Amino acid sequence: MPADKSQLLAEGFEIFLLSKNLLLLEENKISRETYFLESGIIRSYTYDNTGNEVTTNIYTAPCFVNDFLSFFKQQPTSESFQALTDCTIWKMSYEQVQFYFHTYPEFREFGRMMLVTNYSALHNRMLGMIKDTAETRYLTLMQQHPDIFKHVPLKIIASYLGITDSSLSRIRKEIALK
Amino acid sequence: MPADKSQLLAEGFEIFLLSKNLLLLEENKISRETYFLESGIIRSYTYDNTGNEVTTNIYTAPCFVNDFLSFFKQQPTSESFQALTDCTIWKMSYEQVQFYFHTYPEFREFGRMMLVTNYSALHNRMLGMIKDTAETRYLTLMQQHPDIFKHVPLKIIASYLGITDSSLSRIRKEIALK
DNA sequence: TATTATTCTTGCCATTTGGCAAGTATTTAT
DNA sequence: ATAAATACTTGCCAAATGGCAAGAATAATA
Repeated sequence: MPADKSQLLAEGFEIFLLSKNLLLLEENKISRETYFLESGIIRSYTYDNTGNEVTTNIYTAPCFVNDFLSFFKQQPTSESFQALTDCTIWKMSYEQVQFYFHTYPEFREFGRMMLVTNYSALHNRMLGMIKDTAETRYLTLMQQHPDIFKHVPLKIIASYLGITDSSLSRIRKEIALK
Repeated sequence: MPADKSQLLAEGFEIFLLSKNLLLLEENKISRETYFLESGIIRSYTYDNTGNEVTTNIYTAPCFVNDFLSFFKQQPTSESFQALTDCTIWKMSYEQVQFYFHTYPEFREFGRMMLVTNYSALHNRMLGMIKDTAETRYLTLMQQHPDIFKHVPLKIIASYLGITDSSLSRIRKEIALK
């Protein structure tokens, strides 16, 4: 993206701080803004049938943080987004995003690519769930996001990997023994 | 979408037939077209570390069939798309899609919504993989796409659900006993 | 620093799922 | 219609993961 355009884009964002444990977006509310996480870690989570928390995603800065469905369709989200550390975040309103998309082809192309890239990442994670063992999924996450393990409780990581914290603890032990 | 616009869109597509077992798109090739499946069933698949086929998706008409990453980024796909029954399909070239997106805001909005909707569906499937048992995933699929079970071999359905065909067979037996 | 809360590990056993192979049923092709 | 290929089921046992609870380790707070 050309410098003048990205400059323009940056001007549409507004910065703010979010303290650890606070919610960026709450279940059942509509996502009225798009977010860019400059520093910190955020997770999204919901609940399973028996009322247990399930962490659906972990976002480590720098990256965009969005519930695409809620934001682009302006409908209630089914998840909550919570700061796992103190965070620095940039936000832009839905109307502003629409304006930029409508006015600048580069922006909407950027938006589409972000969606495509996220879709692809989710697809790969899905694939991992089908064809990899829990241990492999753990090792892959460990390799791609070692930073997560420094700041996020095992219980949350485990539920993101689709297993219990006990099992993850045992898996770590197994790996350590090698 | 207004009638005149959807009329216009339809004109950009070209129809063709694909016989059972043939490939619509082959691994490592670039997806040069977008597809709309009018009748039939298609699956996408790849291989795991030990060389076993893994079915990543099952498409039942009517629906769009795309490898978003390969199509929108014009890069090689990591999966093959295969007809599981004789299929009737509409196709439109990448260039044509870009032209429509560029020319008509309604079309690119439609395209974005398709991406968002697919993202959301994939997200829900992911959630199911994390928080549901294989039996629940089976029952959900059975409920949402009973048509699949009439035409797709168990082995393929099982790998789509993330289990082996033996296990799926046992799960069905368990359910039948109730 | 002392206290409390949270996180992590581990033992015990149950449940789920996988791997393999054989046998049965069904579909496809000749 | 017959033969061959494919699909489905099932028995046996192994491996992976879960559930619960207790204790150890670590982090947060007064």
